[in-house]
Amino acid sequence: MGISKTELFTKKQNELANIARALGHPARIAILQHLVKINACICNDLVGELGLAQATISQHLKELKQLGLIQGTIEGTSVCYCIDPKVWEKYKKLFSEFFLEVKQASKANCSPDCC
Amino acid sequence: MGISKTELFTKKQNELANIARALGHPARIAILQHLVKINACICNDLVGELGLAQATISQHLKELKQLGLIQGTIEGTSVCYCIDPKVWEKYKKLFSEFFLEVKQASKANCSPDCC
DNA sequence: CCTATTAATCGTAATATTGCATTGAAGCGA
DNA sequence: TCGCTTCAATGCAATATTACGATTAATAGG
Repeated sequence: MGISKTELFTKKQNELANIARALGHPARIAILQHLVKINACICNDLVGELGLAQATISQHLKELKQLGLIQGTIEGTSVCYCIDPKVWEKYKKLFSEFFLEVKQASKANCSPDCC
Repeated sequence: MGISKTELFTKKQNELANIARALGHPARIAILQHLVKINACICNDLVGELGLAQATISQHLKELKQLGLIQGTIEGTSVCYCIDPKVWEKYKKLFSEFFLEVKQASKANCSPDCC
């Protein structure tokens, strides 16, 4: 029904999914990459850079801000957006852990010619 | 308009976003974790495990399969799903690279008290 | 052949997301 | 003060996602 049954899953699973969902849009990936490159940036920069409308980019920025990944500090008429390194590091670790869970676990309980 | 303007972004940005979007649902995180734990699994296991309907889980599995993250081989009346370690490793690397882009870049071109 | 089991698919409803035009608010310069 | 710039907030339309019941297809076992 378009609504995720978050109550079925652990807090960590939901957290991971939330981060992944936030990264799950090329515009937000591009915004983060641009922020990293410049290490400081105002919204209007991005409008020229990405080719999306200002309102759209503002919305993407809002989502990233809600996640805590970026901070926005008011700077006169403009807003300076930066990546929050602490949160970035935390999420990086979360994903690393998730991806590391795999290793090369043994063949396990399925048939020999499976996979 | 509910449709992403993928043509504005690089192939790599879209690829990253696609992977992230696929991981952007707690059920799919849970499915992957369960697959890792068991290292092989059939859909019906997951129905009991997750508390979602069979149709819903089948749909989530389909998305993960489209991404290449998991393989499904027919096994009599059931299907055996496994993680594809090669693809998993590839995506792990992609994300690591993305997260590593940050480092501790210098303060850059914004005001001294920004961020 | 009949039936049970298993998973994929279809159809549908509810809700979320994306993108934008427009409006609103706040600071800056003339 | 009057615009002008910059970004946020709102509201809309188009589309995507999530979830599930019902159906279908395939296979195993009798």
